Amino acid sequence: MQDTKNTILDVAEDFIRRNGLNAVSYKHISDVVGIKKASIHYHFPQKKDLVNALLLRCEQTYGCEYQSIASSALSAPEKLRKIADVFKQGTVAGKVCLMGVLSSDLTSLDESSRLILEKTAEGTVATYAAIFEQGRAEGSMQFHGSDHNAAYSFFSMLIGAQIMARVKGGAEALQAASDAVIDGYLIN
Amino acid sequence: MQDTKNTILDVAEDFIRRNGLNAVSYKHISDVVGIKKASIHYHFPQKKDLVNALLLRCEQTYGCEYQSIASSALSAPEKLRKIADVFKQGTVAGKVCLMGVLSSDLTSLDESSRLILEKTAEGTVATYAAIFEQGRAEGSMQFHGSDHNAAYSFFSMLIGAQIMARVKGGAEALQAASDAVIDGYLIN
DNA sequence: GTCTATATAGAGATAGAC
DNA sequence: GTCTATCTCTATATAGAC
Repeated sequence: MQDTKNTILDVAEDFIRRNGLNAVSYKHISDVVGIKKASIHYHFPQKKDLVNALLLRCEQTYGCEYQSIASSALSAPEKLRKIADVFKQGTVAGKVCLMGVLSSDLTSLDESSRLILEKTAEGTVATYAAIFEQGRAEGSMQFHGSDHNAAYSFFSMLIGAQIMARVKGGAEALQAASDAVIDGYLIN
Repeated sequence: MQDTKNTILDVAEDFIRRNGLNAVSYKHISDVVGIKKASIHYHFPQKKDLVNALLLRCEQTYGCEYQSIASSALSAPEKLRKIADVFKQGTVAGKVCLMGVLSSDLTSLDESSRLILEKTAEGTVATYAAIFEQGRAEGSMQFHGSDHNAAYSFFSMLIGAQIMARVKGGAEALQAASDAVIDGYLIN
């Protein structure tokens, strides 16, 4: 992929994760990239094309990162802490995860974007669920209900905490909240 | 307060909780209310005035509802389930709680709105924390860390679940996730 | 691939008549 | 308190020159 195209995606992701989809325009992006907004339209004719590219790239990037964590030799609680740390880094930078922001602006999304978002969310919960399954199997964690429900609530907590942390508490609050949750899973 | 002013707030709250602040305009609201957008400006000169009125009204409404739950004779887990049910009702209606949507659009808010939002979030967490404290005191609940951190993570989970539920899982997923979390607190 | 220029639509907001 | 009319700005998007 071209360098400009990647730069556009970088800048767009940063803006959108900070401000939300509807607060970001092609003008904002092009000003930072250093080109004219018409040039953005050359790479991404419509805004939904940009959003879809962002979602797919994010699925790649974070999907890989989560997979890498999930397939490591760590214990399940350690894996959860690594995931929480990814969210914490976002919060430190004043950003919300792309899935979180775009889900908040769900009704503004094109149907195609919604489908990608749904698939990505599904995959993320599945990856988390595998970690909860591991925790139960290796005897390091206990929790009520299914792996899936535990994963869903953990994921929800991180997204909600990322959103609320900017209002009150900051990254420390997110860290404290996720630590409290993970500690609650521990058996020893 | 006048009837029109309240109707404007009702419609605005509905729109904003469904679509996010930046996706809602005075035109959208006035069309549903049945007046012209200039008339909205009479009641709320600037958008921030509308947002602040919404936040204060919501703090009243839900603040009272939470206080009512908190000061009831129920056990702590039962109180948490009642709170989760309030969020579930929002999800059933396709809405996110006002604090959640506005926090997502945080950087678009006026400084005055941010302050109200911060105060409201603080109060909400404090109300929840008192329930966790009760749970520990009455011996119905166990959890790691402080009341505050447990409350913060519970609140975050509900907001995140409300956002994610629209993408995947719906109200049943929110219900299942919050049940799993609350069940994890139970001692018996 | 990037530019200038433009079309079109919608936003927030104000002035002044009724 | 609501209206019409208007201002100004910005949004998405396209056409066509370079």
